[in-house]
Amino acid sequence: MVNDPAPTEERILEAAKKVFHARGYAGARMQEIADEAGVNKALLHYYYRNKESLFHAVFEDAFSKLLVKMKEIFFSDRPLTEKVEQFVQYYVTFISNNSYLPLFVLNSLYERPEQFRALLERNTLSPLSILETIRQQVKSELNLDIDPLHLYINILSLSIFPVIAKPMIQNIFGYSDEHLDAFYAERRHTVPQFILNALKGYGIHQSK
Amino acid sequence: MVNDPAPTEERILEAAKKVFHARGYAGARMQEIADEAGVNKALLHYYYRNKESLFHAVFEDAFSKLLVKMKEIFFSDRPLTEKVEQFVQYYVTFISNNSYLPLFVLNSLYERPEQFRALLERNTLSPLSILETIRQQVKSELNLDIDPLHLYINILSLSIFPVIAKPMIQNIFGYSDEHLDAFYAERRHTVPQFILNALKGYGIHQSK
DNA sequence: GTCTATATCGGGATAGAC
DNA sequence: GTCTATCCCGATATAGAC
Repeated sequence: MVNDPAPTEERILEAAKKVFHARGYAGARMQEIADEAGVNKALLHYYYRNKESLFHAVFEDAFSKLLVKMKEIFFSDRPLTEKVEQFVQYYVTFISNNSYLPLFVLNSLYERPEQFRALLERNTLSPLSILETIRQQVKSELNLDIDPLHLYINILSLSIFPVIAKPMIQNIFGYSDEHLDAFYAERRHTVPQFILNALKGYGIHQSK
Repeated sequence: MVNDPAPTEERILEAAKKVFHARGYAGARMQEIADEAGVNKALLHYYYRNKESLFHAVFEDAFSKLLVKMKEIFFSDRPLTEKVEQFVQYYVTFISNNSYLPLFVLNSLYERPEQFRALLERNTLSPLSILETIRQQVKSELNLDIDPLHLYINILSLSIFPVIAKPMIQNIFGYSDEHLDAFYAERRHTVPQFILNALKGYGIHQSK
């Protein structure tokens, strides 16, 4: 049934996501996670051995959420220009609805890279081959003098950074949440336009 | 003299920067800061009342470092295209040499926005007027159909994100530190080229 | 101004009853 | 599986000698 109350283990994981995403590893409190899940602290240790392994589950979930759609889009058989449009539209929306995810992942990788070697190695092949896919399409479809790695990182930057910089933009420009959401909605088309315009520029003018 | 041993208060602040930048507020330990500064824990409280106010000093320093050069460049009387080039070149270099700064500032704003209201208000005017400067130059020099806020955020995204994503890029592509540094060095010219190419594209093709 | 010693508290983890 | 009670360490902060 749709409305089964979530089983305890799952409720704990959901609560842990919320708290870890908002506070990071060191800032998160097992007590707060327990309260959020509506259970006792001891239960967290029953299901997840300790804070570290609970965190690990949360990170794995976040990281794969960020990767899975990226792969799906870039491994489709659309032309590169369509992929760019699709990717930006999907990612800006998804991330602004889950605005803690990317910063959480970045911080985790800074603070505990060793922790995730195994996980990353399991996933390593795909981003590399995303890059290879882009390389081929740049050559075959566009025939432009642009480094595919720079292009790839540019696409990610333009999609992700404005969302993780949300509190900064909000504070500096005094934007309300609604303002910001409208801004992100605009970006779903201004960013692909910006990128495709740039690509056009490479066609006309070779790199110096 | 150049080689005066730094006075205690300053040594503490420097140590605090190092530790807070690397570990964030919750992850930082007063003991580690004391060790790093070569003094006793109690001295931290003598100079800075508590952890919170020490952190505040560190944040203020980081935040202003990120703003001051931005203002300097955007308030000069160069043409916009030159400003873009100057800004990217300066910022990519500066940030990759101080790679903890931007993430530290972003995290601080997420975790404790109320903490910095006053500080932000003191600085608020400038980024707004940076935006106004860009708006005028887009109109008078380029006469393009591009929203200056989007352009501004794009410039920041392309300059800052690749640096804060360093551990992710490094893990995913297996890049060494030297590899990455070379990549950032390339970006000092590929990014301005990308942006200027995009601007050229707006001239040719009106927004749909 | 700088140190040692200590108070105090909070948080992760475990024992054990139900 | 879930709870209460408790252990125990580590961390901020302060007292007070030098």
